[in-house]
Amino acid sequence: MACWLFKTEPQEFSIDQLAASSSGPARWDGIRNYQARNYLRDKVAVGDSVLIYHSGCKIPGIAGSATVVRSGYPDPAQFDPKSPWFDPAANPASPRWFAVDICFDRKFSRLLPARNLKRVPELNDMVLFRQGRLSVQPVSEKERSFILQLADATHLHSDDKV
DNA sequence: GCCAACGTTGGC
DNA sequence: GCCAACGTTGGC
Repeated sequence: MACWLFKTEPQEFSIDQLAASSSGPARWDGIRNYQARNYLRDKVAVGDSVLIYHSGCKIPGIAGSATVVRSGYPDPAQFDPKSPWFDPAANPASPRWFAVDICFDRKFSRLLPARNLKRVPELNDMVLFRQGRLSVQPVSEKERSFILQLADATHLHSDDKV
């Protein structure tokens, strides 16, 4: 099982909105970056876990997790002229953009702010900090378990507040 | 194929 | 709102 980090602007789609749709899966669509597209199309698999990252907001950070329930399929929005993600060059015969479906897993009891995570040596190599502007990115197993540990840590030392 | 101009992402 | 980093576009 692989792990991924998906970025979203919470004012557009937040962990709370994902939680509210827990009765059914949510489509992760509108990804218009080729590197991210390649992950969605070729790598993201059913059962993979996803860390939900809030970006472009007051406190950017990891807000919770989800599970992939449907692997890559053509993003319908690329063919919809009314959609903000419409791509006039997209061709149904060879779709350009892909989506996956995810199901809400949990919202962390506290947000894990990126600026704190950045200082954690174990997380220095995260793609999140190595490469900007990538909205779908792989997370190593070590990074994943470390992050979940942080999310569940109940007693933190004052000099250790991540 | 190069590269300048431009657009977008995303932290601050 | 600023700006750095990076991706995309388009002329040549």
